[in-house]
Amino acid sequence: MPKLSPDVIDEKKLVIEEAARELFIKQGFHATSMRDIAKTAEVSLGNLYNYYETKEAIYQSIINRYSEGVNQKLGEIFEQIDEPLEPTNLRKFGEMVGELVNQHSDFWLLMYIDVLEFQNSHFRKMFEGLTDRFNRIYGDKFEAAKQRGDLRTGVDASVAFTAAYMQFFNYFLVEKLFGGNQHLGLSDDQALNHLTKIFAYGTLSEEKLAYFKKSAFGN
Amino acid sequence: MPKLSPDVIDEKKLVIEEAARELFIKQGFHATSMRDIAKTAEVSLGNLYNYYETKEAIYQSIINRYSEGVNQKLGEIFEQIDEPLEPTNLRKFGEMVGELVNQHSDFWLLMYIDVLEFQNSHFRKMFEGLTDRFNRIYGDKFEAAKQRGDLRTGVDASVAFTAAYMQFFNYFLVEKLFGGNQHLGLSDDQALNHLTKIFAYGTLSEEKLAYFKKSAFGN
DNA sequence: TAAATAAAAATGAACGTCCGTTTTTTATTA
DNA sequence: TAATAAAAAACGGACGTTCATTTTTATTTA
Repeated sequence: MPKLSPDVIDEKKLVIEEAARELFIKQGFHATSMRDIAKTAEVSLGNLYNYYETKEAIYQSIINRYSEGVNQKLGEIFEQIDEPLEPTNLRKFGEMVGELVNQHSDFWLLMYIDVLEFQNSHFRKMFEGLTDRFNRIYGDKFEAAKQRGDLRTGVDASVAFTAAYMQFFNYFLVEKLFGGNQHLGLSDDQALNHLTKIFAYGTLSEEKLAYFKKSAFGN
Repeated sequence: MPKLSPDVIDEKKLVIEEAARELFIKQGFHATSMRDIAKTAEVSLGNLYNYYETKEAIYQSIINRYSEGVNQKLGEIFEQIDEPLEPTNLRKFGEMVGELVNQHSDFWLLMYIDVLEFQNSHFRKMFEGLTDRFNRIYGDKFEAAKQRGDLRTGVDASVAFTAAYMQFFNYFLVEKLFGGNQHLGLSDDQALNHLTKIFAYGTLSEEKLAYFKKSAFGN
């Protein structure tokens, strides 16, 4: 039969990769066999090799596809946060990071596979220059806040925001994947409030805090 | 020959487990074969089964042994921190957490193996009730600080301290295992200063902060 | 103190299974 | 019908585990 159209090929690859992803996440990379993948994807074993050169190529393709999706979601989150230093926005940011973690916990498991099996070579860029990335997005806002004297002396807004991002991210990851079971002794809602408060207090000048207090944040 | 003394048996197990640990960390659990372990430990393949029932039992034994060591180190850290809310102590705490992470990064890799292969069943208890644990150690100090009005209204000391611990821990983990490469855009020293500052500002009342400012913390 | 003993430890070949990949065969359809 | 996809079979090797055998050594005996 003649060549399949690129669209059809992509669809078939998607089916294979969804099966493989499910299995990788459930039982790890090495514990998942090409036969498992073939059976789950309802494709013959040999046919897998018409679409991928090796098993690792399947893994690679999955995280490429997934990375795009997650990066897009992250972009959408950033779009919705116009004033990143406002406590209410910081809290909303934390909430959205939580959703990102929970909805795509698979993805972060794939990252741990990467750490263990491939020295994190596929995910490395995700953490490199994280602060720079935030600076590229919010740099103007950060600078304006600094000029207005909204910030604590000696506290850099981009560092603080990155730290907050990492804290939120890690909080939900521990809850979701590590069996944290309310490891802060609080519900997710309360934990978000608490963490937001700490970062707001920790970042903003007294004057700015007084201003925000009128519009009652957190608790 | 008669039974070996428990001490001798323990020594031999230690050799086996050190070999296995090295391999598990380097190439993962599934990618490490019993033959690999036997060769590295300079023991015959069959003999491994005189000491362990299965391959997983080796893994289990490794993390049991390791957990004890790490928990002890953590205990030593806590012992050295008498006033956990003092900025200088918080910073010292972060430093020691960093050393713990860097010196035992193997251990945390084993944790990721656990997450992937065993649903974190062996490490789960490490995150459960983390805040409770800190409360058990520093509860009195936290309560006293609260009574003295050292804390921000609405900020719980044990939650804040747990959050700081998680932040420090995660910071060094990302740097060590995930190729963070100064992901906060700062040296470790500067990052510690910055994070300490945020948590101090975020936790302590204005009065207490003013008091500490005289003894110049951070930066 | 030295030889004999017997029980435990150590060995490595063998087992059956499953692995990733390749090759061969069959089915499909422009 | 001819090119291509899909399926099936086959390959060599590696896997965790078992087991019959050999080696070792703490204890007993002379």
